[in-house]
Amino acid sequence: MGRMSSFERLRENEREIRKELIITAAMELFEKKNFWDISMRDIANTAGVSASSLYRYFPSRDDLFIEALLQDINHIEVLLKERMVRGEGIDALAIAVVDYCLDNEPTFQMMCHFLMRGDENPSVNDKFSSVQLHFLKMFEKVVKSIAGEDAVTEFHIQAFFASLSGIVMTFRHFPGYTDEERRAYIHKLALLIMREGGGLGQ
Amino acid sequence: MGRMSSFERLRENEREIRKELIITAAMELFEKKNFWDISMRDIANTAGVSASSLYRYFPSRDDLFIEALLQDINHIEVLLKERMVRGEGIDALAIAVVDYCLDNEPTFQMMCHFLMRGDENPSVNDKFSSVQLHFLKMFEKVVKSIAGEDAVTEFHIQAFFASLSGIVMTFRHFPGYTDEERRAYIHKLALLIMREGGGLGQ
DNA sequence: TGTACATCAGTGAACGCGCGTTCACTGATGTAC
DNA sequence: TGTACATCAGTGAACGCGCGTTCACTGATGTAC
Repeated sequence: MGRMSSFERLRENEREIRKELIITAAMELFEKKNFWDISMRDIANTAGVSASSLYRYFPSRDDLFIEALLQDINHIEVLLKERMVRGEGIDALAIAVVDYCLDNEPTFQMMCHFLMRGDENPSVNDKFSSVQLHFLKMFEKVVKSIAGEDAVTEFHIQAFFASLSGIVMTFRHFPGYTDEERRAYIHKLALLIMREGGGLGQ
Repeated sequence: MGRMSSFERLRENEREIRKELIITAAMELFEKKNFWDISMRDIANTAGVSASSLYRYFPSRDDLFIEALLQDINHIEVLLKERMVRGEGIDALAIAVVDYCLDNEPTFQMMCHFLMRGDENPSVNDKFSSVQLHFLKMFEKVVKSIAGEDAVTEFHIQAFFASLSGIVMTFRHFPGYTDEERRAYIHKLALLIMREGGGLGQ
């Protein structure tokens, strides 16, 4: 029994590793394609398996990408914690978030995709919801470690992150600028929101 | 020549009316379906014409929806100007924007769709860009008529609108709340951003 | 040690679908002379 | 008034595509006795 379960554990580990490989393949594709243009066949080819194999590991495309999103959250967590250690302030954090979204367009597209689609498959919705909550918790932890435990509420932090997302979404392709100008402009907008809000308070 | 061109003008008018009819059909569908689930055939059926006829009026699906978006902007302009006349403040404007997005989900999805897709057909991109600029100008006018001509810059207004969009996007399907609770929560977030920003200023 | 059986990763081929779009054609209306 | 021609809205049928997903099957590995 002890031996059996350790065999099972081994097999389970291998399974996890293969899942990981598939997700890695999907994320490699993020460097070449839009989120929406990545097909199951693309991922399979990149991972070096057949498309039907993917379904041994993920019940659907959405499930696969939700796990990829989880990975991305780990990436951003590491990246933000680096910034934190270097002792930069909350402004730098806002810039870091914005830059991450700009530099990882497919990730951002993926996030928006799941945020927009509150319909259809309930199991997918549930999974995404828990990923979203996980992300916000992580983000809260990072902010509090910078601004101090009591400097700020969960509520503020949610508003903070959501606003940054909106700014990125709205100005990511704003016409009439070069990429660098656009990035600088988005940075300015982000800092404005961080510091003064709309500046329109009554 | 005078007569000929007046005939042409007449025909052109009729054409415009028929385009209008098609767009109206598309917007009727917004009450029943997701933006992404509305096909050209759906629109044609609702308008009472064949799918191929749509291509007499719009070069592509995206072109059609961009014109629908323009219509929606007119709707929201009227709606905001009403609020303005009733002498409500900038807070009420923020709430109005949020509510419009929540109550017209397909419109919001459509906006996000075009914001996210900065690729592919350049003619569509150009059209969308000009619609986006048009919208922001309109919004600026409304805000200035409330807050005063010099109270606020274009820059502030853009940050204002983009943040609201982000808040709606992020919390539109936030789990664990009823619809009304979610709406109230989004209102609170919107007002927070309007008044204090992230509250995290250095 | 050998044999029968269970498990499961992996696969190629196909399913089934619905989409946006094009094409060749009809028929109505107006124009030229 | 009549005839030949141009214009254009509208259409049914089809194109061509690629997608997510399923299915029946193979072959390797481990288990039971």
